[in-house]
Amino acid sequence: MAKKLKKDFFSRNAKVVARELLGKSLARKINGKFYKTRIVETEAYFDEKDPASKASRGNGDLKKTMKMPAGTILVYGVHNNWLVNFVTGRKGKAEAVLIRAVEPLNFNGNGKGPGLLTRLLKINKKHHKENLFNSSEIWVEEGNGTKIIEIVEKYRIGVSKDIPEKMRFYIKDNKHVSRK
DNA sequence: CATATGATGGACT
DNA sequence: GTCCATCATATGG
Repeated sequence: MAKKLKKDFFSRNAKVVARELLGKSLARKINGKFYKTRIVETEAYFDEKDPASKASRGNGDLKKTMKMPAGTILVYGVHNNWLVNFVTGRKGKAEAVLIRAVEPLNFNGNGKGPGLLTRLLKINKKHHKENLFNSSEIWVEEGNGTKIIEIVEKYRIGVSKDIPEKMRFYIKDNKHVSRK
């Protein structure tokens, strides 16, 4: 049984967490069955200084959720998809990491994209504001000992206004990354 | 209530 | 690469 990640892992800067989340295991329990995936692609989002972040638009609930304690699960609906984020940083900091792609480990499926992985793991609005430590349905574990060959840093995808910093991270040559 | 917009995905050239 | 269906949110009245 792999070690479950604790709050101190998520209580750091979103960029650091996004990077270190690669290779970790996103676990899901559905009807008593365990589904494990390897996180292969993430993006970091920040507060008002980040024009692509929902927190920069003076939102209500989403901005508030981003300021909740680290490890809070934030589910955001866009187009016809659910996108899952983990709140990071210290309380009041409005930071989050978007999970963009996962690789199924003990089952078959397609987690090659932020909308696809939420369908795959049946993550939806009912998980909004749950957290990774109390939930018996969703959590993150240490990786299965598999070494990461190389981490690639790129600009974020699908955002109209990005910041001049590379905030997208993925595992090089992994077949489950959503896009080159 | 009306309207605009997008952290998408899939189909197509 | 381009186009667009589709719907959760944000914002204005």
